[in-house]
Amino acid sequence: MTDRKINPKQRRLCDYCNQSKALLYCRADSAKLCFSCDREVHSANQLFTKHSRSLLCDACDNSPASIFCETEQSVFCSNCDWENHKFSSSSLHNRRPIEGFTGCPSASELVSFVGIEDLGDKAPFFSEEKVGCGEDGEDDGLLYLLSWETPVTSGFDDLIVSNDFEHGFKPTDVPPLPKNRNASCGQHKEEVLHQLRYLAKSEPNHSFVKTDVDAITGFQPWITDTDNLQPGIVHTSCKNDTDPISFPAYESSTPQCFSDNVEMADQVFLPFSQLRCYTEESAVVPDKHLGSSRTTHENESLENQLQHQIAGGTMSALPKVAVHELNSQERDSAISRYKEKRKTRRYDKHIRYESRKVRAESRTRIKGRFAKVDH
DNA sequence: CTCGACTTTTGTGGTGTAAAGCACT
DNA sequence: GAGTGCTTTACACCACAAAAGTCGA
Repeated sequence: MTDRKINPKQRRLCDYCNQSKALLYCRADSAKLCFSCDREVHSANQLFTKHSRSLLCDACDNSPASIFCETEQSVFCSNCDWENHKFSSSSLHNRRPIEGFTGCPSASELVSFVGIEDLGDKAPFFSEEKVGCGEDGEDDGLLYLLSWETPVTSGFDDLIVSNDFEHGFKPTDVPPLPKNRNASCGQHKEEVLHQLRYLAKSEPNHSFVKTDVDAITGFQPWITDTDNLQPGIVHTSCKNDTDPISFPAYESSTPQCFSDNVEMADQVFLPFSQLRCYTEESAVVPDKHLGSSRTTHENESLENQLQHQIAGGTMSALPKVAVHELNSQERDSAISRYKEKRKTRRYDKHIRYESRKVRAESRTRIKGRFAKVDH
């Protein structure tokens, strides 16, 4: 409530420098940070590089974003996404989950993270010839950034094996999804570009060829390049950084949260539990909990709703994978609700009314059940 | 706004039972 | 892998007083 009276600009101020506009949110520090401060803070030591950061929610400016709404061109945290899209009219918005990152990424990697562009071709923007060589260089760079139309950023969908048949899995008819799953600056694109430009200038080395620096800084985008991806093996940051986690292909094809979607078993998925372990909660919350946070009835109605929309033509071209995306959004939302609920959870039995306890203890029973008392 | 009458909802614990887990053959 | 027996776990069941909600005066 009081937040509404605060100047939106102030509400988004970096918690560290208190000057720049915050664009990222660090869960471990519970802090809003601009790109520069994020680098400063999280390059301090190896421990800090493990902090997971996400874009800041465009709606509340106070939580890590996990959903990108393409229709609104905004990024939302789970709660705001839920609020904004709970009505049927807005629930048809084209949304998709977005990932966070750890480590100490370079400017180019940040560009890749926010999904502005694949830097392979556009590296000149940050190259020394362009950056810091005068107004034209900067303007051209900005022009480059704003004009790139087909960003290519590895995303979760990239892990759906469709082209590589060596593993023996046949691809399905599922149409390819856009690869820019992380292409989601939200409503602060200008600020993102501004800060990235500044960040790039401050970097001693403007080379954007992937180097061993990644290994040194520990930067790990949540989704690794498909080129390096082998079915059944994924690198995550929640385990030993050097050890890939292997799991049988059949497990990856049918993660629990999708177990009801048999058709999807044709594709090789990496389980969310592995990919989403960047948050403590998502790593420790079994799907059982998530499932129970929404009743079976609600799940069924959601499925039915989707099927009706597909059948009715409102989602005519909806690929099967889109259902999977919505499920992942549900999952994010469920995680968020679970977090809130967990704060107030009591594991010990709590007697709210002592008088009722006394009464129950003295009540006559038959085989443990309360029995009627004839008066 | 307060009060009283009335209705509806909640919470309490011991036991039985089904389901799950486990070891063993 | 299938079958069996044992143990563990989760949950429904019951009655009714107390709490909470509703409504009219």
